[in-house]
Amino acid sequence: MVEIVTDTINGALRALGIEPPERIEVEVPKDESLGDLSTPVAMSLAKVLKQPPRKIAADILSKIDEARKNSYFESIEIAGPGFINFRLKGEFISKALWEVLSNGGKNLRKNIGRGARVQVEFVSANPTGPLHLGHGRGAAVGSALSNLLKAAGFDVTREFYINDAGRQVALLGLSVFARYQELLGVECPFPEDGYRGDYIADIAKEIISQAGDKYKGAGFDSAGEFFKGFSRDMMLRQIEADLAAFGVHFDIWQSEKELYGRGEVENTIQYLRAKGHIYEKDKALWFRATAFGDEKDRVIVKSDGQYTYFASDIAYHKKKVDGGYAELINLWGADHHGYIQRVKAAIEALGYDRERLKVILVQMVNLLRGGKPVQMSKRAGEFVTLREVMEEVGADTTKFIFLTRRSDSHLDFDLEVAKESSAENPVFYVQYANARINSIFRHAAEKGMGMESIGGISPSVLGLLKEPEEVRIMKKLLMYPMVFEASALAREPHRITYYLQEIAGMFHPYYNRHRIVSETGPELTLARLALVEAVRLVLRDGLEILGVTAPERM
RNA sequence: GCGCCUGUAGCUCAGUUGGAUAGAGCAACUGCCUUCUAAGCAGUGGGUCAGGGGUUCGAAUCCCUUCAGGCGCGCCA
Repeated sequence: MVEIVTDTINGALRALGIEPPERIEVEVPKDESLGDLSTPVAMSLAKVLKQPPRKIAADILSKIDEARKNSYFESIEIAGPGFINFRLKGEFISKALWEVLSNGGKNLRKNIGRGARVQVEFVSANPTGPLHLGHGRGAAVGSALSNLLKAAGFDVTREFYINDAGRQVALLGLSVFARYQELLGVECPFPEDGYRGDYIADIAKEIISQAGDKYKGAGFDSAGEFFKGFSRDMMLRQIEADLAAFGVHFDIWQSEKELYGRGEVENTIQYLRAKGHIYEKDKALWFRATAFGDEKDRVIVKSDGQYTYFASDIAYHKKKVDGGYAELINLWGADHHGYIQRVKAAIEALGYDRERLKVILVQMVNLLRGGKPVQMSKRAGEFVTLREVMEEVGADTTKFIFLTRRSDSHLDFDLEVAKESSAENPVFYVQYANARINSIFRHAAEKGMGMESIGGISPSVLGLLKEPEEVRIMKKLLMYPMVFEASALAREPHRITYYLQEIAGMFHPYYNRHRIVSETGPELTLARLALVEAVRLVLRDGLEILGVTAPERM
């Protein structure tokens, strides 16, 4: 759809002897009385050509190919400061919609990735406790983004990085160990900053049921590895199950511990050392991050010989870039923003373009109940988990709320609003449109008009759709590929969410005002069935990308 | 103190990468179910785009600055 305008403009510019700019901006005018599509290209060129925008627009207009114009456009006009506005021809719209229907919506998605490999790393929660709502936001956005890029022709790998090598997992093991001894009646001091949630005792009970009192009274020195490993595995299984319940899946679960085990951390350090990016100071090993734009140099091996978290993170990112991905996307909690520069510095030091890594910050979620903040304390083990929220308000609603915001905007998540207003919730509005269309088809089938009859429809039948609502919906549907493409290019799935609300917002009034299945006009019925089928195709396509279900009935 | 994010209608948020007269949902008020699903529809009101400067044909969008909120600035993870 957009190409028709850009091609037209490009052709006219060449006829004028002007080299077309790399990108011709095409937009939908705010006021539909101005036209269906518009380009400000004449104004953009005004600077370069040193001519008034309206004159350039007039020149372009005069060079537009007549045949081309006649087959696509009702009118092309210059308006305002120099916009060129296009109004699409009715027959062209019908034909374009017919094409969408004739291949079942396959051409709604544009292949912009062309198989390029992209890795999306998200959630990556420490396996030391259940997922909370903040993780849920990362999961919803990361998953939708992965779906979107895959739909746009990228070869996407979804990865979850497991921080299972450091102090946190050790602390998890120690916390479980203490609870285990306690449950068996052995006095054991609970670690100062240990994890206090009930899930710790659950893990301890599981160990008792599997291994009995085998470790009763044992020292952590000897039993520690078992407790750490068991706790980590059990925690990870729960995280995976929670994510699965949320409809989120990963291709790769990358263990940090494994990176150490395979010597990848040590190898990476040697590699950087050989390149001269490592030096020793105060008995510690430092990475010369300042050479690559970071604020200060960073320690990777502490003076006591312990690796820092950053050391394994460099190794992890080396593994990623060596893996041949054209783009690495990391979704991080916004509290990690200070980390971006040093990781990018590391990538550059490893000999890669730092721009290969794109970090998407996901802002904190403020959990409210009835307008009041829900107190959460990880120390005391009091927090609302993702699973609890899913059970209370539903996975679809939870996801949709996350996906109607830009990921970098702060977000208030009010449990009461999400739950109590469920009837007024935007997600239902969109799903309901789909359910209603299904209902229409059930009704049509009873009247002997099934999906089959749409299959053999001819473009001219769609020409019967003359109501203003119908024309608006057709045009909106044809804009879907443009929204899809922009959304994928910007790596912003929330644009799809808004589009779906808009299309649903056009369908419901139409449904209310016009009867789809009518006794009087079989031809018109067929045309209208085809129209709502196209709406359904687009709704389902969008919902599938968002990872939100499209129920048959509601 | 320095850095990052945010500030748009009473509330929650969009705003097509700088375009035309700034939008949606919720909340409020008034109507509409013997009809393909009322989780819907029709109608009504609501703005100093936090404030101030600048860049240009044109700014909610880019730059500077002030204010407000959040987050980060360890040989922690």
